[in-house]
Amino acid sequence: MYEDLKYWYLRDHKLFRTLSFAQIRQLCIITGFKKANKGEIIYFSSSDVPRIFLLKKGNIKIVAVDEEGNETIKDIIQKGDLFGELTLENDFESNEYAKVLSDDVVICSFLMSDFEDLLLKNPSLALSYTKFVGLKMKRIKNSYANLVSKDAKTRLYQFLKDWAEKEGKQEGNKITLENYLTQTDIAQIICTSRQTATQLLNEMESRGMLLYNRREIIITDVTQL
Amino acid sequence: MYEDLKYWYLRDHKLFRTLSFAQIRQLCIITGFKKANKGEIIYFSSSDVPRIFLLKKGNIKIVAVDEEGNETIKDIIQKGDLFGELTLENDFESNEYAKVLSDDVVICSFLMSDFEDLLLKNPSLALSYTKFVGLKMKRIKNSYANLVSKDAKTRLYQFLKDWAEKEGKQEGNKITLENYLTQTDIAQIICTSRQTATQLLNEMESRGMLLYNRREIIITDVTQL
DNA sequence: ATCGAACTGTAAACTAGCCGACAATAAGCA
DNA sequence: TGCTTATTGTCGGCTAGTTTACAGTTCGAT
Repeated sequence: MYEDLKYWYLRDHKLFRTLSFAQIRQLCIITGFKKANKGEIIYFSSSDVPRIFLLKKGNIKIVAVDEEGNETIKDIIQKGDLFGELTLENDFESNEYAKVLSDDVVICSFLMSDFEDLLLKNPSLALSYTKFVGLKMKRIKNSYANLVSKDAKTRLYQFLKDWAEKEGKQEGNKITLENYLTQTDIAQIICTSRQTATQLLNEMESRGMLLYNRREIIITDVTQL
Repeated sequence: MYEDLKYWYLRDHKLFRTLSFAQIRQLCIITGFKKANKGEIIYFSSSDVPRIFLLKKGNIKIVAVDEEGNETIKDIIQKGDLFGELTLENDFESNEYAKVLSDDVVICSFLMSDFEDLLLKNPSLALSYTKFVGLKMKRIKNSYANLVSKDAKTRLYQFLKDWAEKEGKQEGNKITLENYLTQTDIAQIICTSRQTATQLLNEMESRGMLLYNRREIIITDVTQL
């Protein structure tokens, strides 16, 4: 089951490897670069021309706002990830924005239409991209299944395990994570209330499974998750 | 299987509309054809060569079984839908099978590798396919958001509305649905217990919003959902 | 027609986790 | 440095929904 996880995280870097230097350059001419700092909010507004974004540096979260003004975290985007309208369909009514989590980020973007042209000219890239989107779907499906059948504690454990696997610095069974999320963020990701998340984290800390603070999370023994 | 039959099967699928007559004829990628009856279970086993399936007639549900033997409904597949490894990645250890819901179904299939070749030769098809998968992803995301923020009643209403929209025969505000699902199925789809689903359905019936029986569901006034 | 299996109906006990409220820290910043 | 704001900690009360348990109903099959 968890074998799947491993290759999800190989995500998009692979995507452009099939391209030649020249091709990438061609794509890059189209791109816009943008720098932003912690806390900043970036709208990839629907009024604009549809774009696809690539996060070069840092971490951001994608937040959706529903009719009642409730905010939900849709995704955490990391260095090297693509985001935006990956389905290549214009989504008019999505109320999403990105919020910068790390100290500074660098984002570049290209026009969806240009990307489509590129895919049409590079069948093998098109295929890789198709698989990439498929992978993304599988990931969503999985967290869905997780949410449906497991309780909050299990979801938190799973989330920490995934996170550790993705970004943790491992020394033996001890794993250190740079913590750019608040407990509220974590709660939203695992779909529970902030209070419950806090409670669970403290419970873990008092059991010696964890060391939590605003800068880092140290998981003393991954195998316990 | 006869060539012209294959041709027709592909031709009337949305996905292949971008292709010309001649192109479709060349493909001939359909390699399997299968009929099945109600209640039958179809394994699209991982031990076999990976395939993509196309449901030509009827309804089936995709069921996943986890380690503890719990069954969850992953998807309801309807006439014209593709299913199987749409991500174009082999998923070895997924414990999924399909169960036939309607009286009889017709399924045809093609090899994933053949389909990949086809995509490589037809970038525009690859693009459509990506959008197609993207659409599927968007639907999943939607039901996900629905599950997270809404209570069981709202989820049931939403489910009925979606179902009505997809398959209902409408007369004014009255909508008739052919009911090939049990209450247990419905409960699983909206992620609640069977009892809760039963209760909610009965409540709706007693309020005159609904007429439920094993063969059909009549929604007396859609606007109330 | 009868039997058994699958489906539907109902109710009581129980519980995970939400919500509101408020206190205690920590972090940013003037 | 002190002030303000964001984040974390904690506690009951509350409720939607689960679980267990059993009874009634429908349907297909022999």
